[in-house]
Amino acid sequence: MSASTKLSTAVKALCFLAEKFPEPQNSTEISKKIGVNASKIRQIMSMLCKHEITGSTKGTQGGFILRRDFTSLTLLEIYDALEDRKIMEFDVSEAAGENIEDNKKYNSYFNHFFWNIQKQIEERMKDITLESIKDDAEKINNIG
Amino acid sequence: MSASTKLSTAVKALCFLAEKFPEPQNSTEISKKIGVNASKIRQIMSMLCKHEITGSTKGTQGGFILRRDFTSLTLLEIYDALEDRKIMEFDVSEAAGENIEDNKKYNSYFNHFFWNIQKQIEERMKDITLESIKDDAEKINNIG
DNA sequence: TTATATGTTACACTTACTATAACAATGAAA
DNA sequence: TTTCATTGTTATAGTAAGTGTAACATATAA
Repeated sequence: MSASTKLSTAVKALCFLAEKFPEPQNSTEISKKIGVNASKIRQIMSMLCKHEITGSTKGTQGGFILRRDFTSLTLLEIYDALEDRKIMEFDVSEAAGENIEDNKKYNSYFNHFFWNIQKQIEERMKDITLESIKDDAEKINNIG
Repeated sequence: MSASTKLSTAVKALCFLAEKFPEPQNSTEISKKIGVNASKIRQIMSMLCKHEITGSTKGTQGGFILRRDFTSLTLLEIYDALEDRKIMEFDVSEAAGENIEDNKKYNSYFNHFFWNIQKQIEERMKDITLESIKDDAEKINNIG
């Protein structure tokens, strides 16, 4: 599952938990709601739990519950919880060839360029809350 | 070869052609210089030729030559020549599940979000010329 | 006409992704 | 304290994508 799909899946699941709060929802229920395999849901939720975005209880009547405020939880926090790797998978080939020193310079340049973009995206994600996503999702859908 | 690797490979090759201008350089020579397989070089150069960024001549003493001004050719033009797919490979899973209408809304939201980022990156690439890359590559390398 | 290039396609190999299954570990409830 | 639903984690089988290289038809300068 790509970083971006994971992110959108997590958001869908979290919005579902917010709706049902404080009633815990198990992986099977979330799975049915958003159409993603229950095992995958558990993998994603497990990461969110480690970052205390969600909590979990096992056994009968158990499941996942939102532990953070719907209005202040940001997209960046969700993203950070899910990924070690970056949302933009940029790589620059190993420097090689006769011109190895110059090639290293160009690689540095592009790594720098892509790193800047990455930071810029993260900066934007800081200002997006779960609540704003829910609101905007309604609006954007009307546009197309 | 990922979009970002292709882009940096193309830039390295174009800078090499600029250095040697107006003497054509064949794929074997470019390959040796930047350490990328000659066949792959031909694939990349072929796309640049179609967009008239480079020209090619076949036969003895043939090779590739830069057809555009080093100071005005932009990163966006190079990128556009290379890729149909986008530099950011974002996907959002198919809407499914009981909540299919809501899921579609969230997918639209994320597609919109990622599309905006894509546009922003392209906007930045518009202002970057081959010349500025060469200059900045020197500077950035000194920083680290 | 020959030698040398490009341009394109194909192929084998590896790596990554995907979706699901399996099951141990846990803890709430009776 | 036993039961059993649930999480959390690992494994697996199948598919898709990426990688690097080779092969060869096509073109053209000399």
